[in-house]
Amino acid sequence: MEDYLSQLNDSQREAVLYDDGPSLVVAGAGSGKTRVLTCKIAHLLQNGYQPHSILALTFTNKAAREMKQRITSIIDEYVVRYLWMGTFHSIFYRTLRREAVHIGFTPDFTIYDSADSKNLIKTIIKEMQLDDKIYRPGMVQSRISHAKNALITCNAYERNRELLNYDKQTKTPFINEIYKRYQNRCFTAGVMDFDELLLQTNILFRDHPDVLEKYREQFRYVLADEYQDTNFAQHLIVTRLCEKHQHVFVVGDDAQSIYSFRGANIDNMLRFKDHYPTCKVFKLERNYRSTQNIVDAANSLIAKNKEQIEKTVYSENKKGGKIIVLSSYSDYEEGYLVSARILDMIRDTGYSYSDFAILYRTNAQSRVIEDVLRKRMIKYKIYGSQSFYQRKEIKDVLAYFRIVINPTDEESVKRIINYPARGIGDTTIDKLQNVAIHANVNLWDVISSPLEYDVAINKGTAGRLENFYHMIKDFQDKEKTMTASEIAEYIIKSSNIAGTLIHDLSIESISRRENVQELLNAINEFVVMRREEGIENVSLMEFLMEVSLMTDQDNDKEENADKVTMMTIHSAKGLEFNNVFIIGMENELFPSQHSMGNLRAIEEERRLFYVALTRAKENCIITYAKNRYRNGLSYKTTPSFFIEDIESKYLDFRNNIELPVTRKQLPESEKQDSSFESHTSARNPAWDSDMQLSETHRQYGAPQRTPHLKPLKNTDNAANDKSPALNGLTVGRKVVHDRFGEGEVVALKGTGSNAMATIKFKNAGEKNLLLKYAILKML
DNA sequence: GGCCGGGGCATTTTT
DNA sequence: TGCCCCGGCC
Repeated sequence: MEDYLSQLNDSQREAVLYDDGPSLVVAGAGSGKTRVLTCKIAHLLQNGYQPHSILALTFTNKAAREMKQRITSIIDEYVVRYLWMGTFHSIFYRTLRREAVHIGFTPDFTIYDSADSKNLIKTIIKEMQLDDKIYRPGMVQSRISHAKNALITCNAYERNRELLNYDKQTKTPFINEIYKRYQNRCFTAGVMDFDELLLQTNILFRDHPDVLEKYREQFRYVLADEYQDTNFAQHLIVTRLCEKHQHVFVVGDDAQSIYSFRGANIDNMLRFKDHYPTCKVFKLERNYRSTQNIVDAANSLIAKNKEQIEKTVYSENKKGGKIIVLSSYSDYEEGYLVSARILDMIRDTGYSYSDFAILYRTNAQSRVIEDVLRKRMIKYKIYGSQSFYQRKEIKDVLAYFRIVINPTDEESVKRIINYPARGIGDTTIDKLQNVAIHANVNLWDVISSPLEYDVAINKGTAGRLENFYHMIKDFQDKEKTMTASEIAEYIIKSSNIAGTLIHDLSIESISRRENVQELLNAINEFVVMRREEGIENVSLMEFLMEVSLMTDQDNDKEENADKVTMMTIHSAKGLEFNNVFIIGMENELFPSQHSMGNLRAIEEERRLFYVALTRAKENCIITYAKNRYRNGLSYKTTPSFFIEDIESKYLDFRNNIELPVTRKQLPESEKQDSSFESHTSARNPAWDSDMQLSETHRQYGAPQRTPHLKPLKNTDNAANDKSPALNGLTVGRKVVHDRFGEGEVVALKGTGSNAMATIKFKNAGEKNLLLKYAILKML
């Protein structure tokens, strides 16, 4: 097959053919970036690169799978099989297992998913007798995760003034201690969380130049997809691997970077050129997906963002209709509006349900819409609910698997030591755990010889513990000689999981049974597949490896029936639909209240809106409600200022009497407490530094804020039309801010919703404030 | 050990 | 409003 090049446009082809050093492909929405990546790999394969010398990194298993499939249509499947293509996590899990000895692990370490690690954090917070209202496990988890993503180990954390100060300021000084204990517990349990995989990979490469050299030798070409979503740990891995040969090819769209809250750092892409001076930048600017109007509208929106790589996305598709803006009285009415429109369009133009997607900022918004769609008998499917591998019954079974491979995996032990019920209750577990902590051994050590550790348990409990121990031992013995599917079936039967599920006659139990069965099927399939690849005895470990990093939402199955798709905008990234509804376009909802006042956060929200718009191929309809239930209370809302960020010539305010109300018209009461610094100050990117980086300001800098919405009373806000302070501001003006105190305006920039002032405060230093939200009194 | 009800709480989530 | 967690009760 040679004609793959002919399917490309000029800029795509240029990127594929260029083979002379670092390449950055800036791929606008819908510009065929996957095509470029797959063709690039095919091209490399055809030009002498061995498949095992190509490393291609993606963010999702789905992306890796699809890419492999597409390459297979160009190149022989047998060759494609040996490509190193997968997610960052799965590739380096494999690597770390192989190199485990260098990092003090054994190759059979297992993986804590986020729920496991959250549980462990919860346990530690309890053990330290900290208030979990202050040390909210989710918050602690995200702090630890951000630290790891920035390659700050718990020891480095301890030495990091900035972080410690931040923790002090936020009245959570023990984060570092929790982090330490957490690491210690993970280490003795022989487990890693997701972030740890990348952190350890970096440690491995840093401390073992010979190992790094080996992989540098092997991977002659490194490619990475969705580069705007990489965090520092991932970026550094890529950097290290291609430092010598400089054969690095990264693809991404800075305008679609929407995961900074998970540690993704858009600078990895924005500053790629600084890091590779010889880097060649390719821009894919032709959008093949959407109508001209949609592309132009999206462009006019994203132009409001400051930091971005310059590019002009254009479409040569038909012009298409304007983006329709609809308003409704309430969130409920919004649902009716959407469903009515769907039915109209189906009637008028012959669309079917599957041509529609309803996108929203938060999952909570789906409920109202669901209600209405159900009433109107419109079929729909919701994405992003619990994924298969997060279901309780599946996690239970996998916990057994994990223990068989790695009995020190504490979260798994705790999960199933009493499931199915075998009379080992919380009290016993607590006792065992305490003993383990004090003796500084693993829970499993105590379980295997409770007498030795002098656990205060009665005979009966001791006996039950012993049975449990022998059961696991038995599984471990059998595992050595059985294939993954045999041992899986054996475990499910003799642990009595099967019995328990059959016994229970509730409806949920039936679906649980089906899910467990489905897992068994998946194992069988996996074993068969591997056999076809010539691997005779597929072990449980291999299946676990595959599945531990699989949170894939492959809910597609035969659910491909004709249904309207509902999902958050985040999960819609990468997808496309003929007709897209973006609902809930209101200030404080979209952009989210959490982003208000923080320019960087607002820009990310704007990119999110950009992603939403560019999902649409033909029609895009945005809606907002004037009143919305949130957290059980009704609130008056205002249309999102993002709507105004789109040039009005691309919009069609259908049956709206008034134009969107701007922030100016908000009652004064709702403007309280809504200003704080934005984080636009130049960060020292951790590009050049090694593990010790202080890129923490941005990661940790976002202040926590309380929602400032006020419940709706019988307010009539006509009288409150006070314009905010931005008009009278000039450089040199003295102002007072209620949190930062007195200061002087040193610079003004931006216009409209982006207008900002740099203010030098006497006590709080220099801050950039978004004038829209800053409450400033002039002196 | 399992069930019920009150209280507190609420972004986004590729691995 | 709905979910989750915890404490109290059987």
